[in-house]
Amino acid sequence: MAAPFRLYNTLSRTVEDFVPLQPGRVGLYVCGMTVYDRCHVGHARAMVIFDTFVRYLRHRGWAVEFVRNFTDVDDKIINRANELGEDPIALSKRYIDAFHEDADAMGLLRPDHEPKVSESIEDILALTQELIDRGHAYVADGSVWFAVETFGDYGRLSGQKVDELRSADAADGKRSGADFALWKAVKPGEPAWPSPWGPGRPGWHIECSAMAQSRLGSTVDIHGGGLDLVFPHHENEIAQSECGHGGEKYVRYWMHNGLLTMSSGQKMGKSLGNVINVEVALANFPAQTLRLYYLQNHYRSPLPWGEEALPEALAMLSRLYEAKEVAEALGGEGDADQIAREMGPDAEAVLKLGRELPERLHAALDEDFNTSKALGDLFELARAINRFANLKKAKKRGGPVVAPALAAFDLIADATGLLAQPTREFLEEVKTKRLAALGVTREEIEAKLAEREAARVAKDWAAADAVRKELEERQIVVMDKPEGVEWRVKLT
RNA sequence: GGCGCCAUGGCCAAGUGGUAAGGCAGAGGACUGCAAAUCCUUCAUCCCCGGUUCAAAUCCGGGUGGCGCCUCCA
Repeated sequence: MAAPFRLYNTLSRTVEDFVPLQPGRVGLYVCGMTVYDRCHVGHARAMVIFDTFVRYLRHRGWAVEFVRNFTDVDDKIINRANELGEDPIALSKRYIDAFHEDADAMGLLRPDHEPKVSESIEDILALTQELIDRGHAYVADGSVWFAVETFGDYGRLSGQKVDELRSADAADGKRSGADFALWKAVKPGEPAWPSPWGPGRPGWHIECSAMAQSRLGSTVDIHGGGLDLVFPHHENEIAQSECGHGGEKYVRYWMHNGLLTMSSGQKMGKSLGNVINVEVALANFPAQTLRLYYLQNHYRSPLPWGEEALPEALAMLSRLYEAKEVAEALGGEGDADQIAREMGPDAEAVLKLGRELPERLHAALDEDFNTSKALGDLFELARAINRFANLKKAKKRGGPVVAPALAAFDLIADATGLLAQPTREFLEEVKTKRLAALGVTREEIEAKLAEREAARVAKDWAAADAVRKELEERQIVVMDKPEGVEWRVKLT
C-alpha cells in the first residue's frame, strides 16, 4: 500500500528510488538538538522539514519509525554549565523542556523515540567495546579513539581525504590527526560515567551510532540532519557503525536539509551570534507561518532569512486560508458536474483543479519532496476558488463545485500539517499576534471604527477617511464589506 | 589549498531537451462614497563564453560570482 517515492541521497549525490529494508516500513533517524540553548529558527527548519516528511510518508501509507535524539552530554553544554555554575545534566534538562515547548508550539509531532546520550551510556559502551575488539579503536590514557585508517570507506559521504585529515594535531594520545574520540577520559568539572577504560564520557559521534542501532537496528533506512553535519559527524557515524557491525551498511539514504542563511549569505548559527529563537518568532507570528516559510523552498536549498521573511510567509498563508474560507462559505447542493456546466468555465476550472490537486500534490512530494512545487499548485487552486466565488450565483449554489477543493485543503493538512489549523482560529491568531507586535489594542480599533461609522452615517466622508488614514498609519486596514465593517492587520 | 553545492524577473522561487509554475512587491483596469480584499491585464529568453542537438534555463567544457564543509553548529 505504501506509495513509492524518490529521494536525493547525499551518498550518491543523485535522486534515487526509495527502497526500504523492509517493505512498507521506514526507519528514520534525525540528528536533534545539542541542548545548551533555545531552539532557533535555523534548527526549526530541520525540525519542520522532517516533521512534514514524516507526516507525508504516513499519509502515503508508510509505517514510519521516527527517532530524533537529544545530545545532552557535550563540550558546549559543560562549558555553558560551568559558566552558569549549574550542573550540566540539569542545564540540558531545562533546555530539553524548552525544546519541547517550542516543538509543541510549532505543532511538531513527537518522534516515536527521543533518546538522550545520558540514558544511552550502556549502548555506547557496548559499541565502543565492539570497535576495540574488532581492531578499529584503541585506548590511550583512559580515552578511546577510533582509528580512521582501519576503515577503507572513510570519507565516502563527505569527500574528505584521510591523507589531508591526518595532518591535524594528534594530541591527547591520538595516533593520527584524523582519529576521533569514542570515549573521553574524565576531566575535573565534567560529568563522568564508569567504563572499562576508566571514568569518562562519550565522544560526540558515538551517541548517534549507538542510539540509532538500539532503536532502529544496524541499518537505518533514512538518516537526516543539517547539511553542516555531513562532516565530520555523519562521516564518523558511518565509520563507527559499519566497523562495529562487521561492515553492515549503516544508512541507506542520507537526507540533508539546507541551512538558513542571513541576507548577507552567511548561515545562521549560534557560533555566529546571529540567531533568532523560535520562541521570539512565534510570539509575533502563528506557527503555521513558520511552516509555510520553510516549505516554500525546496528542503535542500539554502533558505534566506530576513526581516521580510515571516511577514511575506504570513501574507501567502493568509491568502490560502482566506480562499479556503471563501470556499467554505458557498452553499447549495446537487451534482457538481452539472452545476459546473451550468455556471460556466470558472466553475468547471475550480472543479477540475480541486479534483486534480491530490495527484499533483503527490507527484510533487514523491519526487524528492518538492514542497515548493506543491505549494505553487495550491496557489493556483486558491486563485480558481476566488475567481469562481466572484460570480454572483456561486454564493448560493457553488458549494458542490468547490467541494473537491475543500477536500484538497484537508488533504494538504493531513499530508503536510500545513493549513491544519481551523480557518477562523488562524485568522484570529494573526490578529492577536500582530496587534501585540504592533502595540495596538482591539479596543482602540473598535473605538476608532465607531467614530468612523458615525461619520459615515452622517455622510461626512472626509471625517471617515481621516479615521481610515489614521488606522492605516498604525498598520490597520479597514474593509467595508456588504456584511459590515471589518479590519485586518496589514501584512507586508 | 581540498571536497561539495549553487547562480532563473525588484525580491523569494519551481522547473534535468521542445521556446519560462507560483508567491511577495509594482503598474493599469473592474469593483468601491473613498479604500481594502478579490478578479483581469501587465512586468524574465534563465551569470558570461564556447560546444553537443532539429531543439538547452535544462547536457558538456571553460570562466566569473556566491555559499557550505574541511574546528563546534540543524
